[in-house]
This record gives sequence, structure tokens and C-alpha cells, in this order.
Amino acid sequence: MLDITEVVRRSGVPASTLRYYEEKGLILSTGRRGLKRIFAPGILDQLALIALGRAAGFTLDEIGEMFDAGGEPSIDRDALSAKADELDDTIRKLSAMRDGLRHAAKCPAPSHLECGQFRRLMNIASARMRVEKKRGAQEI
Amino acid sequence: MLDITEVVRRSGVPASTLRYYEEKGLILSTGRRGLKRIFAPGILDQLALIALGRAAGFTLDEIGEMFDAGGEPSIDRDALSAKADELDDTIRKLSAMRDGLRHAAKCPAPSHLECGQFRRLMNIASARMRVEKKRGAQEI
DNA sequence: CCTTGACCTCAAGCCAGCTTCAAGTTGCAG
DNA sequence: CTGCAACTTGAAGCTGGCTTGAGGTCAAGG
Repeated sequence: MLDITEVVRRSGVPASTLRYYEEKGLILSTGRRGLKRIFAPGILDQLALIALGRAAGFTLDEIGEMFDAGGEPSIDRDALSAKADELDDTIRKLSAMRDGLRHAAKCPAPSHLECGQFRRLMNIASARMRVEKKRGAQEI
Repeated sequence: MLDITEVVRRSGVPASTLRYYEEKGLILSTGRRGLKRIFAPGILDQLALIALGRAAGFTLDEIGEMFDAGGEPSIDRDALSAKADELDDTIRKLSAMRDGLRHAAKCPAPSHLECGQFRRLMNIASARMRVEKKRGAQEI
């Protein structure tokens, strides 16, 4: 059994965040010593899992749905696949962007506006903005 | 010369956003007809460029510094390179994440917690969180 | 037993990048 | 000239994921 200080020390997650996660229902403290929260050791895995989810682009609400009542993970494999596909898409876009930037950085055109590739990038970016307005922003 | 409605129609950027950008100093309206803003046609390129910058991960403030007094772009090629490098880094992280998710989705371990690769991912994600706390979050 | 400092709660604040609202002004069609 | 839709302003609100602050409680060490 761990007190909050110990959880902070071992997970690197600030106490304020732990309280916030508990309030949101993402984690559970297993009891109190007086007012003070006590956590089961499993909390550390759970926090690592939350960190992973965040890094993968899940929202806290989505992550909350990945735990059963006991705090054990029960992650839908289809959801993982879907998120992987989403990441793939993001990666493709970012790669195109990176290549365009790389080109612009060494393009000899006096102004970037005179570079065909740069203009293509600009057009793609504004087209994407339009789409995201319509379809409720993805991410990135 | 374009009125705001025309700019909205041709750029897809909402009027509220145009006013916000002007207030922020990112764009300039070239005059007024009565109270109403009038824009030079160049605004369309400028908005496309802003969209591109946003998509590449620049903040509005950073983008603001990319225009000279006349609204002409004057983009530091080094900044573009640096942003490209940053994107590369992001892409690498996302790729690792995607591969891990993909694996977890088809991993036969009864619980994800029992899968070595999944646990490695978890640990990477929580280690990254710690670092980002210390060094003031990048993006993604 | 008393102090102390680590914990607690609840509410408010912060960030970026907008959007929305209420109330006021105006260009222009009829 | 009138009416009204389209524009204007400034301020406030929103989203997500926290952090911060004020003020309160309590377990443990001296």
C-alpha cells in the first residue's frame, strides 16, 4: 500500500494530477488513513497505462473507458487498431509537411511564394483546414 | 479588393478568425468601407501560409514573426529546418507508438499487462511524461 | 499534549486558439 | 428615405488537462 507521496515519487505524476484523475474516475484510491489517500501498488501500472494512452492520443475520457470497475485494464483490441490507423494517418501528414519544410529551407526561389512546391503545401494546408472545419477536427 | 465575406468564401476561414488574426497582428486589412474591412487579394496567400504554419506546428505568435511590416513573408530558412527536425522527432515517437498499439491489438497475452512489448511501451510513455514535465512540453 | 507539515477540499485560474454574444453601426436595395 | 442584413466592437465563454491558492484537518514526532 502506497501513500500519495510514494506514488508521486515512483510514478513522477504530481499529486495534483493524481487527485484530478481520481476525481475524473480514472483511478481509485483504495482507502484513507485519516484524510489521506492510500493507493494499491497496481496504481503504478495504471498510471503508466494512462501515460501511454495520452501519448497515443487518447483523451482522458477514452482512457477512463479502458478500465473495468476494479481498475483492471480491459482494452478493446479494435480500439487499439483504430488508434494505430489514426496514428498512421497523422504520420503521413506530418511526413509530407516535413518534406515540404525541408524543401522550402533549401529552395533557391527568392520568395517562398514563388516556389511551386511551397505553394502546393500551402494549398494542401488550407484545404485541410476547410475539411477539419466541416468534419469536426481530428487531431494534429 | 475583397470584403470579409469574399475572403471567407475564398479561404474557408471564418470571419471571427479573420478578426482574431487581425487583432493579433497576423494579418492587416488594407482599409475600411465605412466600418467594414477591406482586404487586398494577397490576404489569401497569407491565410494559406498561416494554415500551413499551423499544420506544421508553429504557434500563431511564431507565424506572426514570419511576416514583415507589409505582410510579405520573410521566413527564416533555419526555422523551417528546425521545425522539420522537430517533426521528424515527433514522427519517430508516433511510429513507435503505432507499432506498439498494432502489436498489442494482436498480441495473444490474456491481459495487455502480461505482454512484454506492451509493458515496454507503457514504461516509455511514463518516462517521456517525466521528461516533458522537466523540460516544458514539446508537442504531441 | 502540542506542534508541524504533509495532506485534504473546493474553487478558480491558465494556456491557445478560437467562437459566441449583446449591442451598436452602416451600406445598399427598394 | 427606410429597413434590414451584414457588418462592427469588446467582453466573455469554451475545450482539455491540468495547476494554484486559500483555508482546513490530522498523524506522527518531540
